[in-house]
Amino acid sequence: MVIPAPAVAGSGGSAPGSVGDVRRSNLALVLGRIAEFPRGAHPSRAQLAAATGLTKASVSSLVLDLLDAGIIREIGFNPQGRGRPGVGLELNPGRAVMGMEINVDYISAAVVDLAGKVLVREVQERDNRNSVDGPVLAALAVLAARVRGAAGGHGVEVLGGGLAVPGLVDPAAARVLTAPNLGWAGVDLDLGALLPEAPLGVALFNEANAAALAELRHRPDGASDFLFVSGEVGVGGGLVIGSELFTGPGGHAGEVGHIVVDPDGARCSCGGTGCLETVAGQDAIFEAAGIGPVEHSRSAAMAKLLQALDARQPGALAAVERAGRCLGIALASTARVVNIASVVLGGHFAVLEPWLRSPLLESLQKYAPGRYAAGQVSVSAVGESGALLGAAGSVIRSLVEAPHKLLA
Amino acid sequence: MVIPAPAVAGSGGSAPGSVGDVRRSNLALVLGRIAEFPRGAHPSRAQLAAATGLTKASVSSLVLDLLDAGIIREIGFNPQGRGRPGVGLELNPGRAVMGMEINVDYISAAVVDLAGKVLVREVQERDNRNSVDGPVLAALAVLAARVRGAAGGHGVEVLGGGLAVPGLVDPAAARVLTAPNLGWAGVDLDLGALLPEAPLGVALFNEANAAALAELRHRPDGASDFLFVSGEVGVGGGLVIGSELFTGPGGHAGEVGHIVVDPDGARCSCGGTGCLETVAGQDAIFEAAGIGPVEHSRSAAMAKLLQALDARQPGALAAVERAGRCLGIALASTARVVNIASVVLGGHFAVLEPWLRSPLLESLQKYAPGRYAAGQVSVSAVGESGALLGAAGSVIRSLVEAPHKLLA
DNA sequence: CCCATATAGTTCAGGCAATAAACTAAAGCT
DNA sequence: AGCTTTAGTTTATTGCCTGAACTATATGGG
Repeated sequence: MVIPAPAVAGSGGSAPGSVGDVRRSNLALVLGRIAEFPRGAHPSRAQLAAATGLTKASVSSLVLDLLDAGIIREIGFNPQGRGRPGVGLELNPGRAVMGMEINVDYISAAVVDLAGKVLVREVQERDNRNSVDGPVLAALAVLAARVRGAAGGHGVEVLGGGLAVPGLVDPAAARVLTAPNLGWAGVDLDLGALLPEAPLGVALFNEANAAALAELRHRPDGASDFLFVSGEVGVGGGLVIGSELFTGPGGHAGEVGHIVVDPDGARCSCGGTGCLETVAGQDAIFEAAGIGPVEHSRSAAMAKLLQALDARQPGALAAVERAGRCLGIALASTARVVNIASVVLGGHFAVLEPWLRSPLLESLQKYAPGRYAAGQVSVSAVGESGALLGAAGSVIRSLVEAPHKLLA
Repeated sequence: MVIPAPAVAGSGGSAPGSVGDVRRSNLALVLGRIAEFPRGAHPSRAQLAAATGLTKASVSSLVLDLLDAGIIREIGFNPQGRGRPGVGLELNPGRAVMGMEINVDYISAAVVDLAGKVLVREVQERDNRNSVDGPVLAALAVLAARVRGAAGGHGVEVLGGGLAVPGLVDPAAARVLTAPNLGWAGVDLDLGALLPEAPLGVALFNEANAAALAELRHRPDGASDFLFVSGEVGVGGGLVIGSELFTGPGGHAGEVGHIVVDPDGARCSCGGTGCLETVAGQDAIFEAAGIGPVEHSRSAAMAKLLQALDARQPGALAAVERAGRCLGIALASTARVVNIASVVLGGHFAVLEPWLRSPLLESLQKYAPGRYAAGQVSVSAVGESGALLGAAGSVIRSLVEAPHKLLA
């Protein structure tokens, strides 16, 4: 017998099987064009028809469904010179999603409307090192409820949420496989409790991946292919290819922190040897620079490092320079494996960029000449809140790609 | 104004815009199920309906179109125990495609029917080092015409072809960007001349990528995610993810030969430093093993190396062991970047596998513990003709994925 | 002020493709 | 022979898109 399979997987809406799928696909197509319209400008039905190739009649009908579902709304007029002015359409700012983050030193939550505007945001310091998941999630649930309440005051409805965690995750199972810096391993999260009654639920993300998605949305150059390198205690990465997160067959691609940059190097927490993280991770740099644990506070240590760099202390300079060189080696190899030519530096790599940049570029030139143009090594445009914004943005995006889930 | 775009890109048939696209998609769905059926067994319309989730009526109609186009045919009966027996369906073996290859020491061509059976095959020795493309293509055109004639004698029609070349290619432009071992750079190929009158034309492939696709088709374990490492003069690679070739944004992903495995290593032909190829490429191994150029023949040099290994010559053993260790480093990094956990060794790595295996596994254990199970390092199932078969198979596959191109 | 022109958006008939259910076809079993 | 079971076809229905006609609403010239 044949292995039975559903006609049309709801998986990605990519394989139409019946006529109804055409509708789903076109709803997403139209909504996608509305969503990607530049801020401030609002497309009319006629413009959407031209942009999508659908007829005006089809677009009108599709738009009607989206209006009924409250996903978009009409806003103002759109004079085209002569003739009847079009009616502008935009994502409904009365609907929103929540981004949440658990990190080593804090938890945070923010409400972002469908247009991408941050309405409320709160960061709460909390030491989550070697923590147990239950209490952390409970604290986050309280924070989320408060932030949600504040958003409700704005008259905004929260449809769903995304949670970013610094570790390897299995999004489908809502499971954190390993988050060494939290001390978590194999932890199943009760995400539903974070945002009860939100129709779209809560999705789970790796922190670097979420930050990469935030970069995708906020890059001034509009790049659609790049590697986001997240420098935290560990070194993570998010690989964006064709405006999509590339996660690989197992779901954990882009782990540049564990590329081998020194075959004779130190043992890594991952069990490997000579990984980039052993040279360019925060703790590794602090140690090489001779900066001891500053009252367990990494931000204090980072301040001290910056001071040392400003004072041109040889040890600190050498540590950062070595990190830059090794980052270059890792990026050279990455360029070959996934053929990417653009890098965005995040986390402490963004902070240290003035000192990292030149050894990094030299290293790229030495190990992968011609692969990265100089302008293709840039600094994060979203900064610290990247993971938070990315988690929220990703939920918005999944809504834009599957609007039928919200139709009556 | 809005950037105009076609309603439904013909690009991948993945985004339906109108009802007609549903038909295209379902034609491909049904044909795909027929094509992936195990050899010898032929699905009936009813089985296809069950497998695809479409109704029997729809499948009947779709099958009729495919029969009319000559893409499939009915073959024999398919008793299901009780009840009316089904009519078996298979890809029409009266239609075929041609695989072609240009390599350093030879050119070759083969006709493969849609069912994947090699009908005619011819390899012609030819020294293509530092060659000019024109004469090589002319010789290949003659060879292709002869092979095609022989296939015609079998009563088989050739629909299209694929050409594999050892170098970086731009398939869309039919352009070889660089093929160092042929001495080609920036060469535009007149592929149409190779197979005049073939309705599907001729597609261009990188050799390692084509071989990877052949592996995908012929793997006994049916793996859908692996890295194929092609050991030739250079070290190439083909990355198969989700049963698709992953080419990256620029189209040249999987170049494992230029992963940095020794930051203090030798200069590479690519301009980089310490690339895998400088340690594990054929010439690099020969040189390290103390085997001089044997009358310019690499097969002779390889024979000599195998002799030396059998005789346990320390120099030869050390050279191969180092290649294995460094290959392990490269694969460890690849595992992190694209999260792949399975490797297929091709080219000289397949030949040297008995000596490579243990240093390779040790190296993987050292640099990426837990990433590759021991059984996940295997040897090519298709051997030397991989690129040839892969190029042909890839054309078959593109036909299976877009059968509407052959409908009346 | 009015009418020509231009553009936006809606209405309506037509066509295509899938579905569901009834129907015909062809086997095995008793 | 007749019942049961499975394969495949026929027919009526539904959903969605298309194209063309139609309505709505603006600008601008006489």
